[in-house]
Amino acid sequence: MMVTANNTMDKEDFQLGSFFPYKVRVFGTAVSTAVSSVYRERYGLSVSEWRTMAILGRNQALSASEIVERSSMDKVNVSRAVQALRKKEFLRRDIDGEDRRKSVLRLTEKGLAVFNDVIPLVRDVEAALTENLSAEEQAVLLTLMEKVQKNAEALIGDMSAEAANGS
Amino acid sequence: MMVTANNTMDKEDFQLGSFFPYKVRVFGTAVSTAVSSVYRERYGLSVSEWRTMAILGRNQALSASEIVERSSMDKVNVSRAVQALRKKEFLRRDIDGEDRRKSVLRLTEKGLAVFNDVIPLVRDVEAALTENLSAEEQAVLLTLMEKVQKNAEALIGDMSAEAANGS
DNA sequence: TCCTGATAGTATCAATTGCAACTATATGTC
DNA sequence: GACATATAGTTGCAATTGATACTATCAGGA
Repeated sequence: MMVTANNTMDKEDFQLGSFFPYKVRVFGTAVSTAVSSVYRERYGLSVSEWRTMAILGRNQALSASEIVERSSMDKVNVSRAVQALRKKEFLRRDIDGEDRRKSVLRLTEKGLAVFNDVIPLVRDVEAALTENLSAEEQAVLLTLMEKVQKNAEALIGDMSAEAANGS
Repeated sequence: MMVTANNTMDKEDFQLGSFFPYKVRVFGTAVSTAVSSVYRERYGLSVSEWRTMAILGRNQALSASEIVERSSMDKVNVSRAVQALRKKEFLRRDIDGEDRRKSVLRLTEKGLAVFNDVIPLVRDVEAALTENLSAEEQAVLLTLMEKVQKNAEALIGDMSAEAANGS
């Protein structure tokens, strides 16, 4: 589906404040700020670092690319998060004996302690974010977000395809 | 409402993929990327620049701080967007005769042409994002996003208040 | 007038992110 | 074994963003 200029109505009164993608961005920023403040203020963790820790969690030993698959971060992001977490001694990196390109990443004792500390805090924020929504409303919200997200991903795919073949 | 660690359930199986704020972020990134690609690829506009242009739109002459009020950007962001748009000659800045601290910003002919060009394209993307949602679903989505956003903003306010008084 | 405090906007520096190029290791084919 | 190709991860550079501090102008008294 090509993006062409079909939509000509209301050209005269475009209002940013009622533009759907704008609202999504403002919404996302607010939610994101509320949560990331928790782990940033307490432990100086960036979003990438938090995500990396969250995926490793307890008992998991994963390679960087496995983290990429599960985190919707790219490999550069993960690589840098791993570096930062190693410097903080929250994470240990070994080399895979079978395939020496691969790393084997796991939280250290110290990292695990932080993780255990942070989890209930972020869960509290998560709960507070949706406290005045019924269970059904929460489910509806997630469903609708997923639908829109799929549409967005399809559009992005189309655009990069068009860019690639030069049309 | 203080953020303390009340939520201790399910400590053992935290899954990033089902963590609400994570989902919101992935959703927001997808939507944002889909829209911003349009104006970035065609005119090299950043989000801040696009927002600034969208608020000025046709016929509007506003000061930088009026743009701040309407765009959920901070003044640094707006200042930089204005600089970039002036360099591209999409925007003209005059000084307010009454109050020489204030700028009077408006789109140039060139900027207006770009604006007229972009508006139908972003509207198409907006429409495509929600094409498989009924009108009611769209309304519900917006309402629920707003509720969550208000919760998030309240949390952020609480946190900075606590940070300020050191508790 | 002079002083104080507020407001408008800019400049500076550090942290974050994205993109592209690069190194190292592994795999498959001849 | 040697070459071509793919995969794992890192590094470097440029663009974006955020927080703080700074300059210029205004407004309200003493």
